[in-house]
Amino acid sequence: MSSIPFKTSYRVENIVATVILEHDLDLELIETRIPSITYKPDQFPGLIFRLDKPRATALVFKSGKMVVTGTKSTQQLVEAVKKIIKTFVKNGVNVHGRPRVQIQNIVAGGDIHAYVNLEKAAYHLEDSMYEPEQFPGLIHRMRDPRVVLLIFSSGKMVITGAKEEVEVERAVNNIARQLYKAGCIVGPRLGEEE
Amino acid sequence: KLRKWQARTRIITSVERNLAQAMNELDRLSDILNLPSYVKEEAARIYRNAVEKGIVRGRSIESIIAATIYLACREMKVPRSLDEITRHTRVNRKEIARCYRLLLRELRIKVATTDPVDYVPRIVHGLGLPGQAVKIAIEIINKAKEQGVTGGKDPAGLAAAAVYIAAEQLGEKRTQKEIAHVAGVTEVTVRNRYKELAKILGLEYE
DNA sequence: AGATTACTTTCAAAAGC
DNA sequence: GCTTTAAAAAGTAATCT
Repeated sequence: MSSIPFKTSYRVENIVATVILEHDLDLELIETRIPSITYKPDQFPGLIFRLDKPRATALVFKSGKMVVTGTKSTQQLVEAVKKIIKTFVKNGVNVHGRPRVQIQNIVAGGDIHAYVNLEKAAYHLEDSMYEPEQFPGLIHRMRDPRVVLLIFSSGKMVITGAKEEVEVERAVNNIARQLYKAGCIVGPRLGEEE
Repeated sequence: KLRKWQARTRIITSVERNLAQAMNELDRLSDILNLPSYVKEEAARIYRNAVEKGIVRGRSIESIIAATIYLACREMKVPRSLDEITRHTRVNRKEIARCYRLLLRELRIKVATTDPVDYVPRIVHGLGLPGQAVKIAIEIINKAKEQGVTGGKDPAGLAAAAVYIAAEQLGEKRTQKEIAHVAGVTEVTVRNRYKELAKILGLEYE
């Protein structure tokens, strides 16, 4: 019934997750045993560890908690965590117990494949802000799901604040329907159509 | 009881002191920016409102006053960019922008986006161009709006390019550098907007 | 005039100032 | 609030050829 006359799509670009180990870590030891690590306690309490294969970056704290960023899927995230711990162990930094991994934020790119009248959208969407003098995108705080979207006139967007991938998909379809109903869709984008 | 009375007096005087300081800053910035009195009064009204709602806590008076002035200018459609206001304060643009968003959210105010048209008169006069240029530039901007090519673009850049074309059509060409300077954007931006406008206007440029 | 690089906006967590 | 990480969108900007 209220099917929208254009397709929508999205792609996860970055996942931020916390990893909790069951014991403390000796950051000084890790720094001396593993090369290419950045650790400046004066600047930031965590040490920065970069992985190549699954491209990811981890912030490691002495409490045994870490923040892993840069992966694009749960599979990559799990792979990265395993590799980080394996690297620690191989270099004489013992790690015991099973790590608790939790996704904290998902950043994704979205697209409704149609141009958007941001001026009009800013008027119809609650909790939105459009200030072209400061930023080209319209910033919208969606309540359900609870995410923030940066919407551009090209119809492309950025969705952030989600903890599950399904929220990203719902957010894109939600905004597409809202923009369509409010008459903010200008037309299909270059060579694309329903 | 005497103690309580003294505490209240201290609070009252601190609020008054803050307000007096804020009004001094408002006077200073208003003069430098040559703001009409009604904009200054609106800014003062917004500031008092913000103080009542407790929005000013922890933030510098200078940042809040600057944000208040920017908001008043937006409401009254007096073209003053955030950079222009920031230039005369000691705080950075990022902080003022943050206070501006805070004012919009907490006072639940909706402000229309800046119309590029509002920047035209100032640019035209700043270049000493004939008044006729204003009308031409505005027509160009309105055509651009109809064509839907203004989304996400800086209003000042659009206005600058429109005035550039208007001057050209009046046989009073100005360099993109001059236009960029009075409009507060870079030559690159004027050039980029110019190309788009020329295209939708069906203009040929060699 | 390009081309590059970089900065604007959004989000969340970590430990500590 | 700040510090550090990563990532996308599109616009603007600074710098170099």
